[in-house]
Order: sequence, then C-alpha cells, then structure tokens
Amino acid sequence: MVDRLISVALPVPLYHNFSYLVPPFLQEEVHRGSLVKVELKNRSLLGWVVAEDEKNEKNIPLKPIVGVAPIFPLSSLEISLAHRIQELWFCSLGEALSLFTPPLAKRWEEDASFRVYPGARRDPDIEEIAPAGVNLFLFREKTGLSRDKIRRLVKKGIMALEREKIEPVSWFSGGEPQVYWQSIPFFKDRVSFITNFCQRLKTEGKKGMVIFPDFATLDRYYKILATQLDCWHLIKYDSRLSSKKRFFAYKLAEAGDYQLILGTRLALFLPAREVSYYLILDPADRGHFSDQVPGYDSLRILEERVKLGGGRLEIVGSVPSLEEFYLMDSRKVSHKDFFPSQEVARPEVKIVTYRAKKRVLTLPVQQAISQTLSQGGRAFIWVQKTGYSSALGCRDCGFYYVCPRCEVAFRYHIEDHRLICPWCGLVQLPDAVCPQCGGAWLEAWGEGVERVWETVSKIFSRVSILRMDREERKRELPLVFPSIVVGTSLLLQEEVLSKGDLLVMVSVESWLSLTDFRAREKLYGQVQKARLFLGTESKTTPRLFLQIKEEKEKEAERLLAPWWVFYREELEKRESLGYPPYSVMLYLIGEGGNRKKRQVVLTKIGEECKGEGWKVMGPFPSAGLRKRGSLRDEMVIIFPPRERKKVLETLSRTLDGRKIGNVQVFLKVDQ
DNA sequence: AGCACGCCGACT
DNA sequence: GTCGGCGTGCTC
Repeated sequence: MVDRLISVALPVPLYHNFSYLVPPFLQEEVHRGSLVKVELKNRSLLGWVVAEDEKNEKNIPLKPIVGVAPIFPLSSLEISLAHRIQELWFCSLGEALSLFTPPLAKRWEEDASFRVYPGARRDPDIEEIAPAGVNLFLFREKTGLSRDKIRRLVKKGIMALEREKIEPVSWFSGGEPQVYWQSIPFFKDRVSFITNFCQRLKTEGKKGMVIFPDFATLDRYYKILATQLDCWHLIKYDSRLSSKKRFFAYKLAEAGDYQLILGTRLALFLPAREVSYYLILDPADRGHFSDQVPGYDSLRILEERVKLGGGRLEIVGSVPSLEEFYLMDSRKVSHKDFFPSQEVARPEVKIVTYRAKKRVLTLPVQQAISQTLSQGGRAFIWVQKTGYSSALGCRDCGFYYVCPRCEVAFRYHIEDHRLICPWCGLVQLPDAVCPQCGGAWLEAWGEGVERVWETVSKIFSRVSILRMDREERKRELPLVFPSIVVGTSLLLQEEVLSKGDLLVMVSVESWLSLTDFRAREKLYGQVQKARLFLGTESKTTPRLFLQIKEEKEKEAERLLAPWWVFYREELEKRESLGYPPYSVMLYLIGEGGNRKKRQVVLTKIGEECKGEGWKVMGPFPSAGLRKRGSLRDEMVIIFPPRERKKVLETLSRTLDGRKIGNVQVFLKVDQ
C-alpha cells in the first residue's frame, strides 16, 4: 500500500505548503480542510490540509502528522476565501488560514471528540438534558456537568458516548449576493435598523452576523439588543473572550447553534456556514483593520464572503469613505436611502479666514465662543494634533521642515532653537529665512491640543475647560461636559458633538499641507461628521466655524460639498495619478542587516517586477520604527489590481520566506 | 517565523 | 576553560 500524502498550509511566512504522511490510524479523520497537528523543525504547529498530494516529488523524507483537531474540516468555500486573502494582502496561505484556527487545549479537545446521545435506559429527568447527538464539549459547557457525573450516567446507561464523526461539511448558500450601503448616522436610528434586521431574520428563519468596529460599540448595542432578543441564541464574540470561551463559540457556530452572531472583526472567521444576512457598522473605522499579518479589513472580507457564498450584506455608515463611494460608484454596491426618524437642525457653517496668524483663535471665533457661553451654550474646539507644537513652517508659502530620512515634520524646540525628528532623532538647525520662498517669517506651527488649551484658558480664564486627547481616551466620557472643551478627533463623535452649540475647527489648513494623499478626504470626513452630529440636542441652531488661512478658502468650501461631488473629483485625481483604488501600491520594507544588503535584496525583487512591466520606485532609505536608530529601506511596486495573482507568484518565487539572510522584508498593501 | 548550528568575545 | 551574543541556513 502506498502512503497517503497531504499538503498542509502552516502559519509561517513561507509561500509554499508542506507535505506530510497520514498514519493509518488517522486515515478516516483526515480530509481536505482538516486542522492537523504537525512537527516543523522541532516545533509543534497547527496547519490546515489544503490538498491530497500525488507523490513525493522532491523525495524529501516526510514526517507523519501528529494528530487531528476535533473540529469539522473547513469547507472549500473557506479555503477559497483564504486564497483570496492571500492574494489581497500578500501573505502565505497558512497565514491566511490561521485566521480560521480556533484556540485548542488538551483538556477540552478530548471532550470535543465525543458526542452525547440518550442511553438505552429511560430517565425523564435526564432525558431533557441529553438531546440526541450533541458534542460533549458543548454539552458540558452548557450543563456544567462534571466528567465524573457523565461517566456515572454512561455507566448507568442513561447516556451514551460515541466518537464524533469528523466529516467534510458544506457551505449553505446565502442566495444571490446583494450588497447595500446606507447612511444611518444616529445611534437611535441604527438601533431600530438593527432591530428590523433581526426581525427579518426571524420571519424568514435565517441566520445573521453583525460586525462592529470595536468592543465598546459592540457592548453598547449588545446591551440593548440582548434584552430585545430575549430568547434568541446569540453569540457575542470578540478578543476579550478566554480561549475556552472562544472555542465554545467556535463549536456553537460549527453546530449551527445560533441565530445571530454579534462581534468584532474576529467573528468573521467563525465557522458560521449558514449565515445569509450580514451587517457591518462604520466599515472605515480603524477597528475594522488588522495591523498584524495579514492586514485585512472587515468590509473586504465580507465582500468576498458574500461573493463566494452568497447572502445579503448591509453596510451602515454615516458619511461614506472614498473607498465606500468607489464601491457605490462602480456599482459593486447599491445605495439605499434611509430617512431619519426625526428632523434635526443642521449647523450653520462659517469659514473664518486670516492672513497671518497672530493667535490661535481669530477675533470672530472668540466672539462666537463668548456669545455661545453667554447664552448658556457649549463650545468645542477641535485641534488636529496632540502635544504642544509640532513643526516649524513658513507663514507665507506653507513650507515646513521635514526630516529627509523619515519624511515627517520636524518637531520644533523653541528653547534651543533646534529641529528634531520625532522618529529618528535627527537634529537640524533652521534657517534664518524660509528656504523655499525667502520669506522672513518662520514660526512654530500646527499647534497641538496642549498649546490651544493653554491659550484658550488664558482668554476664558473664568470658565472651566476640559481637554480631551488620546491619553484620556480609555476613560469614560464625562456625564456633563463643561462649557468649553478642547480636543482632538476624539470630539468628533455623536455622543460628544450632539451636546455642543458651537464647534470651531482651528488651523484646518494644516491638514491640507500633509504629504499623505488621503489627508484631504480624511478631513472631509471629519467636517461632514461634525455637520451631521453637532448640536442635535441643542435648542438653538448650532454653528460650525472653520478657521483657515485666507489663500486656502476655496479648499474649505470644497470640504462642504456633498460627498458624491467631493469624492468624484478625488477619484478622478486618483485615477489620473494611478493611485488606489485604480492601482495597488505594495510597499516592501527591508529591515536589519546593513544598507548594502537591504538594497541588494530589494533591488533583486524590484528588477524581477520591472521585468513584468510594473512600476517600481526605490529602494529608498528610510527610518526604522522598531528599533531606535535602526534604519530601513523601502520600495514601492505599483500595478493594476488585476495582476495581484501574478505579483504574488513573482514575490513567492523571489522571496520564499520574508527573511533573506539577515534582512527582514515587511509588506504593506495600499489598495 | 523560529529553531539549530556555528563562530567569536568576556566572564564566573 | 564556557556562556551567550548574533549571523546563516532551513524547515515537509
């Protein structure tokens, strides 16, 4: 008899799979999609079986697999999804599949490999708790029965245990793929929307999944929904769960023992194979993006999931991001209109310009604040940056000092008149006049929250002023806000803005001079959010002030355009420049070794890509973030989205493993 | 990634 | 003498 060979994808950054032997006693349990325990270079790893191998081509001495996890194999749909993840974020198949791997431990693995049935002897008391065919792990978690107790019940013949039959499963099709986007800004309306969503699940007898951007939001909705959906089978899933609880949720999902899953992005990878309705809240929020390998995002995963397995996806946002607009514009997503339950007053918007900045707040703004305060209202002042002063720049032309290595603004230290890079620590002395236009007025720029707070405190010395910046983020929001609040983008949320009568956005232009090509649209999103949420609980007409340099007034006006106008223009710009979403920009970051070695490694990959006709920029030296003082080199490959597969192939050919010699290569995708 | 092996410098 | 730093090679 010929030994059976299988191909296993392992969670290592190597772009090929590994072959293993299947020992005779595990034959029955191993299928495509099984989770198996294997040895690799003296360590124990969990990997997914992705194929049956024909023969041992390279004639390597093969090791047998050590064991099979007591879970059902992944369906072919999940494996396809993992392939898609690999293509989208340029990771190895094993890394993509590791998203689907549940935590395992000996103690509960044993339980999970049995199934409980009612025994031959009838006992009306016990019969109720031993329904026909439940996984023993699930049964014990639900009933809390001890192992001893179960052993005794089995002995008495009241219960019977059988080995769990691990067989391939299939994916229940969610029907024709449908994706909708709609703007539902207010919490109250969102709650009723989700309630309707659940109602629809109930009447149609279908299963659903709702993905929230972070666990604070999840908790907030869960609190309300859990009481409304009293006797529903809910799975609440996020990273705070212990590994045992996670495994429990995994087995529940696998058994189809749920109606609705509420969770953060981790819940996307539960083996919930019967879901036909999906809902995602605010897909552009940071929490939907993973910062580990693979750097996926919830919306992309859901899109692919629906594309592969069918179902209906509801995207709920307030102001769409450019990416969301692009989906609607290219008709991948349909736009639905939602009508708020009540009419709310929209703020009156004023653009306040100034020529040369002498103070943080212009006179009209100061007057507006005083007026608001005298009417018993509340004023918010929004500042872009944390800290005190962040840069040194020219008052006339907008030039500012940037570190040549890191391309970030030099921090200006007023006491010793020096420029210091916040990343690499490079020190430079500023010139006497502006090196760009020769202007005489170089000044400390982009005032941070602390500095603004300090000046505002001086002007309104008799009022209590709250400062809200990132350090205070972990704390709960205050129950009652003081009359003046100075803060960063932390302010720009419904719960805060609804309680204000005036919002001032100071130095709006500091966003517009950033090198980041997304800065403008980020600012747009912030301004639009402010317009939506400001003063919805206010008795008077709320007011929004944009304080900006005179020559940038036109830019400020553009920020007030409706999103379909603003984004259309932005997309046209992106298309003509060959930026995402029309191209994929793949950043290769080389770290470690010495410069020469990094350059050699990157150049080699670069040459390969140039040969395929893709645009390559670099390698350029840049600063290391991980170790202080360690440097790195970066290279960007730009190619059309259609060629993702080919790029992945080229990459895995040149770079099997993301470490070559002493050089580490990190990948970042912008698409 | 992460493990072993190997080659050098500074310690009880 | 050997402990442990890191550079290099390799993993079914």
